[in-house]
Amino acid sequence: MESTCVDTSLNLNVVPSLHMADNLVEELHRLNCENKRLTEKLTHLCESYQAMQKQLSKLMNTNFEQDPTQSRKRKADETESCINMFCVRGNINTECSSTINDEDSSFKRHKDNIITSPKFSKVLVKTEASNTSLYVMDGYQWRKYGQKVTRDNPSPRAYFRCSFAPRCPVKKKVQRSLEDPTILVATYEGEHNHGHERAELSMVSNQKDGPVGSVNVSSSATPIIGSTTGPTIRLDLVQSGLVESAQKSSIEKFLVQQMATSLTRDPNFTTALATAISGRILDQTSVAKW
DNA sequence: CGCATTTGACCCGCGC
DNA sequence: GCGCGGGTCAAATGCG
Repeated sequence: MESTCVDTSLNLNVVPSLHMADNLVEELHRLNCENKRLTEKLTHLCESYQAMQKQLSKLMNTNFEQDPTQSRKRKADETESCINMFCVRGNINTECSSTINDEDSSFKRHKDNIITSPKFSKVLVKTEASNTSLYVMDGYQWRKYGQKVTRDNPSPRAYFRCSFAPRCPVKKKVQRSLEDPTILVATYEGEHNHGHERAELSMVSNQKDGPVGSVNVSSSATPIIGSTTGPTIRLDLVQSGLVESAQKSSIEKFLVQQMATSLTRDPNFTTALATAISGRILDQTSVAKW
């Protein structure tokens, strides 16, 4: 996602007239109100999300305190998972994430790696019950280099390296959740030093089941709303500070997607869009008459 | 034929 | 020191 922009500038190359100017001012005022309302909605969404994340962390911490039988190592793992949580549903994902510097992680044997690539994150992926593969579509290309059945989970754990290795040091472990086998738990270790090399391809090929055909639906949900006949509406999310970098965090992606969804579902927005388009058509008709 | 995946063997750290 | 378990390696296999 290089430029997640929706053009808010109204391309109204219209010859001015008195009553039209009034209409335009009115329209502009209305759009401003609409914009303000949407901004408030988005802010509210962000706040709710943060509150929920805090609550989740609290809950998880409480659970750890209540269960002292868990080993330290296990605790470290669980803490990591509670802090770094994605929730991806199918391929139209709802995700929320963060990355941390986890000095006390369970990967003690890789202390050197932790120093050089200290980013860890955990992703939960909801899959179909019939889907038994351990492949997680995350926009990157992975090469599987091992599989192992672990003691605490009967389902095998798959080990993946970024296909750009050794240039890219990122590794990923994927295992089905013990509680819900339809959920894949992917643990990422390190940070990619390159972009989503398959993202563009996946936009074209869409969803191809397998390790190569990666799909990044978040990036494909670029909220560009436009019309060939009407005005283009571009919300510059980068400028407004909502989206800084896709690689930094997926929160932004989530928010953008949520915003796009709420925009398309919002009848007021649809009405505004329809009004703007019809207004533009009328404008062009009046210009043609002139 | 080249590349990706599979899978058993091996390595290494940790706990007892 | 030994056993266990997680992580990695590498030969075998499959596929396009």
